[in-house]
Amino acid sequence: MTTDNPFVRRTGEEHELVALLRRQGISSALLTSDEGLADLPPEWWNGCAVALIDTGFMTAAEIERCVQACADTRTPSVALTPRNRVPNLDTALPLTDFIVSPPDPDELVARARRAIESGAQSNDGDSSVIWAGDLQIDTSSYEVTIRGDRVSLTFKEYELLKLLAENPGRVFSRYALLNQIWGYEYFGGTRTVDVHIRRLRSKIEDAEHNFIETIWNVGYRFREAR
Amino acid sequence: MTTDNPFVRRTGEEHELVALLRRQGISSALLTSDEGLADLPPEWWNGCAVALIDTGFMTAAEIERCVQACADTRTPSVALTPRNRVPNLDTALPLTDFIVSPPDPDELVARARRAIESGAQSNDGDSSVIWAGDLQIDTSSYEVTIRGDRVSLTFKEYELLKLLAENPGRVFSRYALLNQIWGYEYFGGTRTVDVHIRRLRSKIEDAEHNFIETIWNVGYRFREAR
DNA sequence: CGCGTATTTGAGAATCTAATCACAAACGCG
DNA sequence: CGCGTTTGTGATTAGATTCTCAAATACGCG
Repeated sequence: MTTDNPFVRRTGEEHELVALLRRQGISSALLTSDEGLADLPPEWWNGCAVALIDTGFMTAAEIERCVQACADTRTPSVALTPRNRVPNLDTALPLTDFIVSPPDPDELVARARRAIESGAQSNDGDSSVIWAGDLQIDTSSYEVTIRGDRVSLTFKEYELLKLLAENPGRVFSRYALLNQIWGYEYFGGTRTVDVHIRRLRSKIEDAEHNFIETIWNVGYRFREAR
Repeated sequence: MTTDNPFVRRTGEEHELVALLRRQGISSALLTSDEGLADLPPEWWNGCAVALIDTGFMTAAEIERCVQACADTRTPSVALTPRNRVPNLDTALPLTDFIVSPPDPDELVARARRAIESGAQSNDGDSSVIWAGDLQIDTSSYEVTIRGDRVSLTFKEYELLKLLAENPGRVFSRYALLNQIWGYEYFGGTRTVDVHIRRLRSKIEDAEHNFIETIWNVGYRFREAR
């Protein structure tokens, strides 16, 4: 991560941590305050694989703003917490991990790696990109790619795919799909769902890759990642 | 968690950890080896909100087996790792968290809480899994696995199994099964039930594992867990 | 043991569901 | 408005599931 962001205050010890991670090939940023956090351009977060949040001199509210900013930008976050403040950690915070400060270097590296790893595979957060096997669904740009190739889907096809892929393994009845995608007041036959599923399948599946499973008498579900 | 499982070896220090968590309202188990792990009945895991894995005297393969067993049963897992072995932690393992041993009590409690919390939300809401002996019935995905292997059931077979497994020990007459699964207005012979029971049995039972018992002149029941 | 009755088993027919097709209606856009 | 695209619907087909029947086997009991 670049180290010249004005709002990131550093002490000698803190800077060492970012350097330590960089030596391990991990780009990171160290947040010691929530000042100016909201003004950071979205690109800034792209260069930052994991954010360290030094909570030592922050209030609970400040910590929360930092954690929330990380979550909003889908950046994994690891809090540096003094030992005596560990019991105060709020489990409801969308914090990826924490570490007792001052941190042991090996442990920090391990936690940073795990934090990045977990973010990559976790689907359930409100990340704007859903990964589902070979499929990549970018919910901010409405773009779907399959092994790198763009697939052009219609609106309904996209909605269907998104709903199913967001809940891999879960079975949706045709009625449930009608409710979720067409709306409660919709009053059409369930064949409609079949047809859309079929058109969706014809665009994203082939002989050796199938994503959507049919559960007889029940509905459809997105194949669970193995 | 009960503390009399034979395969769970404890030292004084280890036992303290389980007790510590219990005092915080957290039921846990401490695994110090992978011996007998595969033989644990599925119900055993239900009483265990989080598993501590003391990796101190385990090989990498043993650790992996423990972690995998936890993942298979959807039990969050926290590894107790000596400081000098932290860099060896495999990020690919489905481990929920780790902590440097010997652990600080506050930190352990915090990590256990977070581990349980994270597991809870990944389950999206309702724990929809019925455990019945070696059988696992996931009602949200309509999936049945038997000792880890997926079994493909038809709708009626699934309904039958679910009804029986939800009420282990209770005997259902053929008439009752017809009412519950086929509906009140169904007007077919009771032989139909037999045939479905038979197909279900052929899919989930073998010589040494039988789940469904025939009660002569009455009906069928799911064998009660040992 | 032997008999009557209940259950299991096998195989094919009957039924039902989902996939597919073809076309019409609705929509978006220049 | 005219055209191309998307969406909805009924009819048809393919295929999976379910049902039925009859023979074989197992059980309970005198």
